[in-house]
Amino acid sequence: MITKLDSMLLPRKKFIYHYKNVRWARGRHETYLCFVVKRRVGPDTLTFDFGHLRNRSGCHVELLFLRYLGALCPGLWGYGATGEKRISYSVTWFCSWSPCVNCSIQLCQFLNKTPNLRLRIFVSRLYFCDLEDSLEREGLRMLTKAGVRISVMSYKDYFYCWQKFVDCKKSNFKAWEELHQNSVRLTRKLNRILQAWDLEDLRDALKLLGF
DNA sequence: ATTTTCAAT
Repeated sequence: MITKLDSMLLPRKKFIYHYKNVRWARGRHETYLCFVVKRRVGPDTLTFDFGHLRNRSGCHVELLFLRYLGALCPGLWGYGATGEKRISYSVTWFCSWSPCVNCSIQLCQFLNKTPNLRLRIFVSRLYFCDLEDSLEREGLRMLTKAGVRISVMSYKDYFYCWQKFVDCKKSNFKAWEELHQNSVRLTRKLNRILQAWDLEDLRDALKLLGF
């Protein structure tokens, strides 16, 4: 089943509809995740697999991805008893929404147990991040602390996804209006979220400086 | 000016 998913390319309309970084993304009751799995061999990385997933019946797409990860990354967990060496992987994913707080927590826990997996996340839009004290914001900070680099997708990322994951029939990616402005706005917003001082950290820093 | 968000029906 997973191989079928992998070999399928996203229809153009679907990609545009779900990845459009518009301010008010009305009615998109689905989330898509395009991924590239790379195997790390010494200093080199080799593309191992790629494809896309969609959320299913009450399961957010990030957790669905974790479910498939064992199949996508053979040897990720190694065979401790026989002393077999674990294989290192790098995963980059491009998701139409940023993760909810629950997914962020589960991802952090998963990555903690899997130091030989590196994760890089690109998102098209920020999910429930409007309120200053939203848990989703905190989740993104947690992921960053867990070593995950999170970025908002820019033109070059959409362009890359179009070539890699979309059934584009060699047609060039055409940016929608405001792609750039929206990407810049969301990047600023994400930076503000990730740079937010933790109150405890701030107290520690002030104490250290003698205040 | 205001609008939405990994549905539920």
